Amino acid sequence: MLKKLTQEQQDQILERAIEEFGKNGPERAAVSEIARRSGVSVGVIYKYYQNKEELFDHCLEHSIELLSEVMNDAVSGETTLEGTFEKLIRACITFSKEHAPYIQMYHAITHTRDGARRYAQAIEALTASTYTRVLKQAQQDGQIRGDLDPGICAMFFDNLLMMLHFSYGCDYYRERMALYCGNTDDEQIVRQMMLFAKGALTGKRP
Amino acid sequence: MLKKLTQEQQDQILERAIEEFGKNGPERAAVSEIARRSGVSVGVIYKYYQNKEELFDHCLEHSIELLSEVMNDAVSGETTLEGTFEKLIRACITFSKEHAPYIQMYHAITHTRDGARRYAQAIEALTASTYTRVLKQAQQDGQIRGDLDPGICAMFFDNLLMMLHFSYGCDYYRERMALYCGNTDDEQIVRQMMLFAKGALTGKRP
Amino acid sequence: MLKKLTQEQQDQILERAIEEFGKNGPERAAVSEIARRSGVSVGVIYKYYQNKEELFDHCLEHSIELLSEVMNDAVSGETTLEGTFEKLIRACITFSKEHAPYIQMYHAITHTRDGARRYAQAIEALTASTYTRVLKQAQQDGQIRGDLDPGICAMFFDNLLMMLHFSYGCDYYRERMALYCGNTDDEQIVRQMMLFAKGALTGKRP
Amino acid sequence: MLKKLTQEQQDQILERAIEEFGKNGPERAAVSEIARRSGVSVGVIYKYYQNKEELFDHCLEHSIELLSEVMNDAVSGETTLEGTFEKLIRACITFSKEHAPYIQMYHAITHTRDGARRYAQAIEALTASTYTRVLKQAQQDGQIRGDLDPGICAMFFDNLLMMLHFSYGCDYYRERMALYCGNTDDEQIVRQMMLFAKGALTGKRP
DNA sequence: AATGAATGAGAATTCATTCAT
DNA sequence: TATGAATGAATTCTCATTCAT
Repeated sequence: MLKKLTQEQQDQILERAIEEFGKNGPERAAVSEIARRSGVSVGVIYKYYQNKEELFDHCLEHSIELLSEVMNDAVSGETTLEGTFEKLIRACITFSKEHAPYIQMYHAITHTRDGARRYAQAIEALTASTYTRVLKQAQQDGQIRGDLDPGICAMFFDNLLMMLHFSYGCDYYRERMALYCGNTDDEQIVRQMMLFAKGALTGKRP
Repeated sequence: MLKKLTQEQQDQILERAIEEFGKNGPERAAVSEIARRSGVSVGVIYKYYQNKEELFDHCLEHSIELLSEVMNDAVSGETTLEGTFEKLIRACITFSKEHAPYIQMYHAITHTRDGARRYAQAIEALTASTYTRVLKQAQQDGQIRGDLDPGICAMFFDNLLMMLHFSYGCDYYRERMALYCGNTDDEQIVRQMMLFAKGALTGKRP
Repeated sequence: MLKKLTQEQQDQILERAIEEFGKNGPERAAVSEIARRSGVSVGVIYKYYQNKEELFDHCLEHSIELLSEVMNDAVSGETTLEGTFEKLIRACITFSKEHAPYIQMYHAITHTRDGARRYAQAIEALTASTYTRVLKQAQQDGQIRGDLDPGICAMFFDNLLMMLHFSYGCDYYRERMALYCGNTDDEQIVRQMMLFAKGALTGKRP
Repeated sequence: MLKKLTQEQQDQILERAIEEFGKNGPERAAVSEIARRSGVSVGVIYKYYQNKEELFDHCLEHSIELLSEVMNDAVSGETTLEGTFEKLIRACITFSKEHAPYIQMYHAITHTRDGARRYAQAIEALTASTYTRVLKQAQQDGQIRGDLDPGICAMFFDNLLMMLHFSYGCDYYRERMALYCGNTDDEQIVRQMMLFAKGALTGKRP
């Protein structure tokens, strides 16, 4: 029997596919190119995936899963709101810098017809409820002022995180960030975002 | 004598192209479909534009131009920070609901190879400097607390606006918004965003 | 406007396609080969036909239409049974020699999944009822003996004609015929088939 | 010790292959499917056969061999022409109903490039000479009228049998038969064919 | 000797772009 | 100048065949 693709090779395919999809979008991405760069034949990709769309979906799942895992880790274990914020923001930056193609994939969802984004939506739902829950609790604890709607503000906060992801993971947004803050170092971004978010939610200066 | 395409016809092409690009993305969008819907021939589109990319670029320019015009109008004329915020937020929602394809175009920039986004970047630069200037001024006037970096916070604020655009203009983000706030009415969104932004920037409750 | 395909070119496509389909069967037949041999581009074939199957169907229709036309002409206008037989047999031989690919197409129907053969079946139904009617009439007129079932015998007769088509139109059957009668001239075949059929149906020698 | 494929397994392969080829035609038939259904690996099929074509050829050989055996049995041992006819016709119907895929294989010969049909032709040659001999003898015995050419008429008779095979073994021809005689029972077909053939050859009613 | 996963040539189909009218 | 049919390069996907185990 011809040796089955090693786990490493399978990972290669996934990794290269994410790069290709991230770079060119799901349409322009060429399966043959993914195969070439993974060092496998076109055929074997079609053994593992029904078609290009299924490969794309799997890349998406993988990207989002990893991303949400990282973000979840940041939420769990920390009890102060401030600590949670900081960990989320740092996780966001670190992940996006290390896994830019993953973020690009994530960003690509929007242009994708229904099927693919269902999964993404499932994860978003999780994030949404987590953030909302955290804010609701914080509001009850008096850490957040009472005139805010926890759901809506959770979204605003997530919006900020999402754009932070894009700003570190996608070329366009990275250049856009440069317009605003030149080559400010990341630590400064973290600090400012902390101030911004805390001010927004508490209505108080630190 | 055969006459040139009327201005109206040219506008038609642009408008239909934006719809098509917004709906199907730059790859899947079909020039022949744009021609059909504009009531002109494919050939004439290639008289006006070198190729599909150039047409896409032009659509992009147009979208962003209109968008930035609307956003600029919101900024100018108002002197209080609060008033400016409110006008920006309202402009954002109104425009995105009325011109979803424009927003989708804008969102598509990220996946676009260099050429196309230069123009977008030029506009962003304008926005960036405007917002930064406004915040800097507000800080000097004591309307914004001193520990914030006007540039970075202008970006955060613009991030919030950008995501608001997407949330009203792009399917994926619209559904995402629903996860956070169900079918909250727009007025409530405006109010909450005002609270959020003001708290963030002033460190004070209204 | 680039010149539309002339009728001649369209006929070319049909003719070459019938050859290709007849030679290689619907599966192996290559659209690119048909295009090359017709002197047109692949794309234009897909302008005129949705896909290879539709082209095949059209070839089939065309083949069978022409064939049934020729066979119909032979039936009509002649009143004696004998005369009708002779004309049918001669038409059969002439057509198959001149339009071998058409016969090969016809033969290919059997291997074709449903869609394509519906049309063929419609024509067969016509032939079946025509032959049956002729035999029934002949039986009433006493030209055919009473113990025969007109329907079944019409089929036997049509079977003989069909095999005659194949024997002249398809390589395999042509070689098979040679096994039986070497290079007997066609006139002799006609005469013998007349004797055979008349004997079968009348139970009398001429 | 690894053992060679048992005879039973080899027969399985042949049987399943005939089914697959009969069902889908030589092109669409998938070697992997044949392997799966035979309970062997793809590789082993290629140990026994150079390629798909060779497997197809072997199936063809096998089909035709079995068919011709059955038909031969019908000819031998019977002395009256009438008895021979009846046995042939009955054998034809029985075999085709029981071994439809074999008949479909047989029918597929025509679309097959040279190599495959050589063997079929060898068998046909045998049949041709047998039938011709029988008819010649019958003619000398005065059972068949003198104005018939035994070779040509043997072919006509074989044509009738061949079409009978197809009518019972191949979908298209089965439906075609229904157009002519609805759901006439087989016994009636046998009787009519006897009348038809005898009339044809003897020029007399029974 | 048997396995069955990997290979990669080949075929159908699409659609941006051209250019004769 | 506008037209829109023709072009053909490019891409996805299949499956006969190979060959390491």
